[in-house]
Amino acid sequence: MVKKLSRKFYTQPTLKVAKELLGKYLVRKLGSRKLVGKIVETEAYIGPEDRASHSFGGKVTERCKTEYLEGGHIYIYLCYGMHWQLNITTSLAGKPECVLIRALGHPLATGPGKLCNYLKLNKSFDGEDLTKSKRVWIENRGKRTKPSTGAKLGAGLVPHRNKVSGAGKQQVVATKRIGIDYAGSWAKKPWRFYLKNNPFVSKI
DNA sequence: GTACAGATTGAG
DNA sequence: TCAATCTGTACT
Repeated sequence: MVKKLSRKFYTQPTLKVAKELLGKYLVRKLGSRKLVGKIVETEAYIGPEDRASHSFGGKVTERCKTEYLEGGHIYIYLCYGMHWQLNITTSLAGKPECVLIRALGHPLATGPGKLCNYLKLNKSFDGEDLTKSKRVWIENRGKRTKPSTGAKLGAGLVPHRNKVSGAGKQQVVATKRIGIDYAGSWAKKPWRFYLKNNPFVSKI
């Protein structure tokens, strides 16, 4: 069953969305072609309190202002002057929370920068509404990972130890985020999620 | 205005 | 291990 994800999905708590996006399909329409890739790796960035987030402390800059949009919008920005990073906003309007899409199940989309290059995503998609857009959206193709009933998210997880949850075919692993060692204790939060044993997940 | 670091990547 | 090179922040 193919079903486009609705506003209701995106406005759920960020950690939940980050986890449930795994196994969903990102669809990008390029002219008459349609590129589709399964999401296999994500990271959550939670608002004013997350030191690794651009909106840490409630800052609103020209770059990160779209992060404050209601769940279901695209927040895309340039990193290191050359790589675009695709984020999906979550939660309610005014709350700077989002999920970074780090990898798709495609050899040319195995990293946040490569993914955007492959799907031809750039600044023109900043603020795009995934529930209304005709050129990019996310689908549930009936093979979704089973919602976790075991490990609790957030504060309940112990840093430095990977937790595997989800009894479905595809297991979800939670571990610490990548490339944000400067963020102190926030760098250790197990807010990176990926599908266990998936070959397209970055190996770190 | 200048200096520097960053949610990265591919080449050497 | 490094450089590519845009954006935001902390200085002068």
